[in-house]
Amino acid sequence: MQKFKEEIGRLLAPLVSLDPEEVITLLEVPPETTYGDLAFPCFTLAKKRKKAPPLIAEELSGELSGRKGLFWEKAVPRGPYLNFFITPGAFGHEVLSQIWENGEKYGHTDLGKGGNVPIDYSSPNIAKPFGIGHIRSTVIGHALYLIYRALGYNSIGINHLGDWGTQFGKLIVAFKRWGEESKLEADPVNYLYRLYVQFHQRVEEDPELDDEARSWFRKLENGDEEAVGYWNRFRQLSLENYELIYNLLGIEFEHYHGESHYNKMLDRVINLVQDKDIARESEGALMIDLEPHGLPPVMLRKKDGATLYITRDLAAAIYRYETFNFALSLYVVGAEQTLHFQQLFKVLELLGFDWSSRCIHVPFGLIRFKEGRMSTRAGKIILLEEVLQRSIDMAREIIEEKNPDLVDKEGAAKAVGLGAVRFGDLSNDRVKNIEFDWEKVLDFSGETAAYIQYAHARICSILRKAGAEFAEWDNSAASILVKEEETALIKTLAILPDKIIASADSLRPSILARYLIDVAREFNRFYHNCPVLGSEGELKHGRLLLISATRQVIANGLALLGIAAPEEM
RNA sequence: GCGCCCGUGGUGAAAGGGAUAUCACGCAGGCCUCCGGAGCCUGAAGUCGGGGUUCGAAUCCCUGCGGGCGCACCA
Repeated sequence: MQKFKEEIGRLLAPLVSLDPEEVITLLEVPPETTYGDLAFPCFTLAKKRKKAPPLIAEELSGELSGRKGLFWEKAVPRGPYLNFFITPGAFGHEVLSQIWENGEKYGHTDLGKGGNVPIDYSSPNIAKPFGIGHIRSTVIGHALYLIYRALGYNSIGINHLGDWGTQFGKLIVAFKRWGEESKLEADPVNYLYRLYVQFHQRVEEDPELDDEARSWFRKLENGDEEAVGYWNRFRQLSLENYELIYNLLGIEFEHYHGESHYNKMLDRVINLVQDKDIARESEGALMIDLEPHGLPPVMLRKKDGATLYITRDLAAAIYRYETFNFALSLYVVGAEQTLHFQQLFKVLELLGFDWSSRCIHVPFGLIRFKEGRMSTRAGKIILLEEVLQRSIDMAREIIEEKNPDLVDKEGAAKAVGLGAVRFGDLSNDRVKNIEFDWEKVLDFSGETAAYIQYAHARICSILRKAGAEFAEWDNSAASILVKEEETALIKTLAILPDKIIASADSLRPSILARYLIDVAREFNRFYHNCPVLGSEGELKHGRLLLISATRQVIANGLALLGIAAPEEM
């Protein structure tokens, strides 16, 4: 597609007195393929030439009449646009050979030039179960991690564990009062969770529990041996539980730097703030007034001397800059924390760090129940493990029914089940809230990962039947695909690189996810209208090359979303 | 009270100032002696109300309504 654009850029530039690059950025894809394949809009020329855009389009096509290029065969004006039509054979050859040569790397580029991109994602709160609410950060963050990798950046996954804070005071109080050693041993995370919920129930009648919890947290910050002992134990038990989920999802982090990791740096942050003279004491607490910047004040230190979330986040941001000298620093965290990040980045700016503009909060909406929001404290929560397990079970059932002879049923069930959960979350990026609905999670038809995976499996099946005889490149076979369904599919395959870049630029994996739906849809159209194994000679070979390229694009795209592409399902 | 986000067919979503608003679920019909029917084809149905900016608005601005989130000792 890029070569096609470049050709038109060179062609049009002298006619419209613009640089070829300028022409290329103006080019659009028409809404209907029948209009053409690339459109040059004439609006911007209207003022310069003092003519109506449709007239300009008309004139340009007149100047081009009778000419054609390597990749385009005609230019037709339609309203204010000049539409170019590609030459199917030459274009097909170009696209298929690109995919053939680049294989797994098709779509990847080196735009990032190795720049570091720390990505703060997943980041569950220790001692709380891994709820469905965390899946969005985990899945979106991991996809961005993979996508930035594909663009030549050095993504660095950071699991910013919530392993510090008042909740540990609460847990210690709860465990000391009502805890039982044997139950903790048996099922640590769920038991800690029950204690946490219990604490919040009891605190209704006994508000003093809160004070007690705060005091235990202060002890923890002061290195009290008993408090640290509990903390270590709870943290370790929780981590072991998370590992199971990350293994299942195939996610690895470069760093497990939780909030506690920055404890040593908090004094330095406080000093920095005081040196810059942007903080003041208020009612015994240390505050920064952000009123002049239209934001509420932030508190760095409570009157009892304990620090807060934002203090540790400041330390973390500085640490990440000093360690990675990042090109970009991403925080994949829920939209409800938008204000927090505005404050965080503003304080960094006030501290004189010009890199604060390279820190970006990537927000996403809440997952809610029909009845209202989820709440860890109230015990209203769905466990991610349960969602994943049920999805895999459902996939297994369907496979049992549709493909009982499949050898690796378990592998396919995992691919499909996990893919469904991930894709459900990725395909509708939106900052909107999501209503949790079992039926939707467990639905494998329509715009789902299974739809894409199914297309992939079908292609693999055809390629297996075709055998080795067609597994070779052939220039003329790659150039003879001119049917409408073939050309449409080729054009779709051509834009994978653009979609990966757009996903990264806009921080929206959904762009890539939706694109893969398009690829699968175009493939299905082709499949139902163009027999592959039923064709003869060069046409058969050409179609095999086409489906092989399609398979590659689907596999590459799904890989960047963290979704498996099984050969059979 | 103040601030931020979101309102698109019955339902869930796409469209990042451009052409006739795209897709899925569901609904009504059709397609397997044929490469895997988790599929394909056809159909009905939609931009919350009111102002503006623009040659052009689902998109930008104002306003009303509806929903969500946040706002000093949680994270």
